[in-house]
Amino acid sequence: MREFKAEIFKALAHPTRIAIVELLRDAGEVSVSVLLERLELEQANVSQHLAVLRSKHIVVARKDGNQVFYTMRDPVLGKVLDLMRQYFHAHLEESKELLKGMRTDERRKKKASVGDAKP
Amino acid sequence: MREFKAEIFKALAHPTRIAIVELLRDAGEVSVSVLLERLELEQANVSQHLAVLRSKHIVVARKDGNQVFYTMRDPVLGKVLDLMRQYFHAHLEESKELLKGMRTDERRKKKASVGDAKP
DNA sequence: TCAGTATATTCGAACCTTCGAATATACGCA
DNA sequence: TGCGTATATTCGAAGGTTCGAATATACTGA
Repeated sequence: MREFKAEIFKALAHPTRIAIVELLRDAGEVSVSVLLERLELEQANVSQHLAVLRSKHIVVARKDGNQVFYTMRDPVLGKVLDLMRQYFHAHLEESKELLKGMRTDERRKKKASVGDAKP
Repeated sequence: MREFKAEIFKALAHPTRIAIVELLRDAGEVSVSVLLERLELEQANVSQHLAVLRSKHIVVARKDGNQVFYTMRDPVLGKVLDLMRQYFHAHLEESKELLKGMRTDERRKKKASVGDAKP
């Protein structure tokens, strides 16, 4: 069961895929061309990310003529992202630090020693 | 912001780390030695996973004498796992397939073509 | 101080993910 | 049928993750 959950998390563990899921959550059904427009990324790349989401049944594809439309399969995952937003806000300052640390460092090792604990 | 969410998901995207988080959610504060007992994994390995969770501030370490005790920092992530359980049950059959596919195949490529869509 | 226990870190091999480039497939229309 | 558009797939390089083995650190009690 944990393996299953881990698979879902893995599928969500990429900014582009989160963006896709959020778009679908908010807009309902969206065609790939619209996704491409919003995301401003390479077509192949978006298609690859969609393939990941599809392979975990997180999204569903519907073909209509020339185009393919995607929807979330289960809104509960939208709720998961809502909780994450909540989490993000609750720890806003620190989250910024975390992100800054990830960006400025860029190639340095990120740390958080046990010394962080207050004894 | 998506990058931040992605980081959290990435941190949760491993069965062992999910197990740790669930243990902490259910038991409150737990020492590393107890974690080791429950998880039945190499000490180094568990320590590495704890380091990942720490680096994203998902768990907090408290040192007491010889031992280190861990807690979840924010129960909202426990809720996220609850939603996942819900999701898992809602799609039980298919989840089993997914897992079976992951195991028997083991090294084969996993698929889910657009043909899955019902036109 | 030394030995022992609890936990963390470092290292390197094996494996996985991500990306863009190139290519393939599928459909609609002339 | 052949062309153009929409989307998917394959490939290979670059980088990231995971694991156990070895080692380091920190604390306790004799």
